[in-house]
Amino acid sequence: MITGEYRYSLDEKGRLMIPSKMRAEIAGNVMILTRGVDRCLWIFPTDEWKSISANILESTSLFQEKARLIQRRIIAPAQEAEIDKSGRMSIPQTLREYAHLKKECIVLGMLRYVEIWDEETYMRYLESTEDSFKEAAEELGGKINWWHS
Amino acid sequence: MITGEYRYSLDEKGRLMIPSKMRAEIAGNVMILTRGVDRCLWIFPTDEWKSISANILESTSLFQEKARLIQRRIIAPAQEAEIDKSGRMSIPQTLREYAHLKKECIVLGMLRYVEIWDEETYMRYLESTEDSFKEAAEELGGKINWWHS
DNA sequence: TGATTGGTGGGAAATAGTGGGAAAAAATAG
DNA sequence: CTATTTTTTCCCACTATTTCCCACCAATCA
Repeated sequence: MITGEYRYSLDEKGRLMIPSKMRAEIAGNVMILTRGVDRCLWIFPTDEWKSISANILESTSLFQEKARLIQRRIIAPAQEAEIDKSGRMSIPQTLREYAHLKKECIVLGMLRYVEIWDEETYMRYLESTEDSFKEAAEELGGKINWWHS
Repeated sequence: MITGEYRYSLDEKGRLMIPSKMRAEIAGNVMILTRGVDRCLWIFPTDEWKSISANILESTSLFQEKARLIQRRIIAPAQEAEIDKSGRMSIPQTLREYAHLKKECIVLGMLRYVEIWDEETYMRYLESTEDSFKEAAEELGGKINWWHS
């Protein structure tokens, strides 16, 4: 289970640190990097990626508009990325541009995968979703049993 | 049952004391630290956390807006934090920043989990919610039987 | 008052993270 | 096709941060 929120800066060579606590959770040093849903990048451990991409393929058809949307945005841009000996990953330019990565980045552990955000973009995201978050939390609070009885 | 309101100061290394009475209630010396909903941090015993995060993960999906809101704010920032031999926990920087922790902090026992507040922030919170607290109390008063007969 | 528990500070070792040089690979020009 | 430049990769050295540990103070209790 990968979690944690970290801030690192992209160096001049386009490399980004992956926090050691996350590295420790990942088998091997190769991961799959792709576009995420909200102007962020997603990084999956390879086995996680296999099951997710298979899942997406199964549940959608080539002849559906929506399926192609997802495939083109999530599946197609995916590429392998290696973590170097000092724990950094280099982020390909097209993906860097997509997520507007400049210097300061946020690395977010989402349990089964990792998200990379441009810091400013992330802050704006948090602000602009404050209200809907509170609603969602309130709603969720009613649905799940927070305290396993 | 963890309760109590304590004031401790963060030292220069970012460590915060966990009151011994709370420590006594906790199995092991590892806990989960994450963002809370109102500019405070939440600390859960690991088993509490497992059930909460599993619950959230189950009832939500990667491709749902609301799920991502909750995951990014509550699940993602979570990190394991160990209590050292003298009963302190070091608070990761991003979480310290989120809760505006400077020096003086308030540690609140909330029965099944613990909250950490910046003292000033907490005082302001109490003042600014005075009215809605009274309303809530009134409302609750109608619902429950305080003195179980 | 001496012993035990709760809390504070800080040194030193270990680990994590940063920058950048140099080799290798890839791209571009002649 | 070769020479030159640019980009990428690999690796090492340095710095910062975290962790571990111990010594000390303060309060409580016998």
